[in-house]
Amino acid sequence: MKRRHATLSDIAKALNVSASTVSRALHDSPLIRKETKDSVIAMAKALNYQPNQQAIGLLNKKTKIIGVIVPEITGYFFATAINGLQDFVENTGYKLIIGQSNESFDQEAKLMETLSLARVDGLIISPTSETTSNIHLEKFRESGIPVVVFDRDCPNFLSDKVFVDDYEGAFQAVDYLIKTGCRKIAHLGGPANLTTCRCRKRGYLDALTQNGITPDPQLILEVPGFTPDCGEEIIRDLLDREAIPDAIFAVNDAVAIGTMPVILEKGLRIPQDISLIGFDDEPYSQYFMPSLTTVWQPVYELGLLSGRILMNHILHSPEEYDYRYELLKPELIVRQSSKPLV
Amino acid sequence: MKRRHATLSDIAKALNVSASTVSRALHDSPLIRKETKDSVIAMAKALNYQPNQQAIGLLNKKTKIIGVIVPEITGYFFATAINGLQDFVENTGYKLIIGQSNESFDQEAKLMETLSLARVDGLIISPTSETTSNIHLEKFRESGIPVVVFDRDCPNFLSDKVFVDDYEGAFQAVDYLIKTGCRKIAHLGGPANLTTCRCRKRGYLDALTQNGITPDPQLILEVPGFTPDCGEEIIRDLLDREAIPDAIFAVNDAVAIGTMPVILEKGLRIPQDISLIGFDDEPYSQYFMPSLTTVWQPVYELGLLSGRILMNHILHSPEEYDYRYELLKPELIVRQSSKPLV
DNA sequence: TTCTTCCATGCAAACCTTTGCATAAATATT
DNA sequence: AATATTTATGCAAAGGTTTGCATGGAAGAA
Repeated sequence: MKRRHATLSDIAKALNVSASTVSRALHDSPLIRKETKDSVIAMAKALNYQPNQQAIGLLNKKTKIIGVIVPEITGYFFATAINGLQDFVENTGYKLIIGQSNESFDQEAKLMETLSLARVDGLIISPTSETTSNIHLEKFRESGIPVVVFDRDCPNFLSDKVFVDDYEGAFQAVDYLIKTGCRKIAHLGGPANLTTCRCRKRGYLDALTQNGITPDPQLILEVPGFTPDCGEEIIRDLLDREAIPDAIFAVNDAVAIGTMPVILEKGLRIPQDISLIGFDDEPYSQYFMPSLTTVWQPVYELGLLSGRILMNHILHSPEEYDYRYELLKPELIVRQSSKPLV
Repeated sequence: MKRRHATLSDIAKALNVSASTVSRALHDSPLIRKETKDSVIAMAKALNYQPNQQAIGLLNKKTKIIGVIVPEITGYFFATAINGLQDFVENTGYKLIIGQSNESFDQEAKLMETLSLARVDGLIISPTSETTSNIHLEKFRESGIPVVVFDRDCPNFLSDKVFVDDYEGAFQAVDYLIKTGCRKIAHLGGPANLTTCRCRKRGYLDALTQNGITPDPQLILEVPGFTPDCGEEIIRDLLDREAIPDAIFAVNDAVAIGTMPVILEKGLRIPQDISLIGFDDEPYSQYFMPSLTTVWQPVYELGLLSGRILMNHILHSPEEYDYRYELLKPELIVRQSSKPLV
């Protein structure tokens, strides 16, 4: 039961006017007589007319599509950021095409190729942990397509950028641990190629030194990924040593949670023997026993703001554009996996 | 530094041939001489030619875009389904536009309007818990756009459908509880408007009766949503009664996990006093203490298969089409929140 | 040589919308 | 009454691609 979509000239023929008149009438042009407008609008409704976006796009070289590339979509973090983005975009008439790079540079490059072919009007991207080159991004910018980089930075690439202040979050967390009496604080850091992980590590180090504690290289570890498995594996190593830490600051909640069963299994208590702090405030983190102390990030806002900034750039792209740099503030959420302040 | 994208006629002019020749050459038409082809291909590469999808789409009335509507995107379930879908679509040249209805019928209808305007070539949808009418879906089908309904059914709507066998999963879970000695099994069911929830409840009831246990209406509750909060709230009610159950079968993992702190807080042990089973096998479920027994669903495959079926319908749409109905098999994952078999 | 056949290419229409310019009719001005 | 102005509409081009049909030339056949 396929039937053609109604077009402008369908309406035109039905009313014995020209397509241009119909077009103008539907755009409420002052050139058109009131009665003509009314009959056109009525007929458009009757025929269930929907303007053909492809034809319009062809004419003004716009697709009203925004491309989004994230490392993965199934995790809480990026899913929530996309959520914010969606909510922002919803009423703008723009649509989102989402791709996930699976932390692979090749996939990322391929996705950008696809999005370029689809002629997206703008791109919002959080690069993979493998991404060290900006050539693919530069290509985008050269063709005049606005890009917003969010959460993870692409150093040396010039564009709008929206991040969370990871340094600050990490600093607060570790500072809190020290204030509750911890001294041998281990850090389970993430892939060092990611700016987020480097910032968190810097926050960790600075919190230590500013409190007069010399960082112990033995206690600074790196997990290869962001899953509980990674935490589980690395904590076994750590706890097999002679001197065990009295606190752990993990790169994210998932890694922290992976360590919990192992710690408890060894007969150690959380937080009495080992305090534990994560990062992200994932929905389940408060339901663990003990509930997980963590650093909350304004992820939804991260997505929303990225969308707003991109849209602004798309709509009022002036020749001289000042790239924006936004740093959102995280917040320490104290729960039961860390000791209370004295 | 905006510069126009190269077009067919740019290549044509550069080589002193016509645009049609260029088009045919790039499509490797047998009508074109080998040398001509070679020079065209070389020039296309030199000018970084990318065919304009909008122009092509305008001509053959295709957008190569698939619309996806899910109730929410931040949860593990739908995010993973979308993941499977993405992976399938990736190499087909099709793109995905994803919208979330937030369990609101109005938002769902509005999204469908947007997708219809965007002229998507097909739609994959999991309806909201509010959706009781199919008018918006029928409109889609009438304009000849293939639709695949997945996970949650829209009864009386004729289309391809891909589901998980919720009945079977629930039956297995409850049957297992009975076999491990539980008799007073409570069910924390989800919104009864959803087919998935109704199927799980039926599985629960049938498992009871087939094992000679008369269902106790007192033990059959309904949560308003799918979050841990909902579980937390309802379990307080349940445990305040005189006769407490010896097992709980929750509509999903999130609800089950919400009950855990409350149960333990009351001094009850899991599974010795109360066995607990969820549904979904969310990534964190195995990291709780005790780890959660649950019903795993082939979610990734659900998305993948939905994509495959839709694509098949789009590409070889015959006049007489037999709608497909697929039922994927879930699997009980026994962990520590339920007693072992004797 | 002349006619046929085939090969390689070009022309133009179609897809649908928007918009500058032209035109026709109606009204206002002198 | 004749000209100037306004008002409402139509024409045609442009945007980039595909494709049926026409055309030009060259090679083959008679």
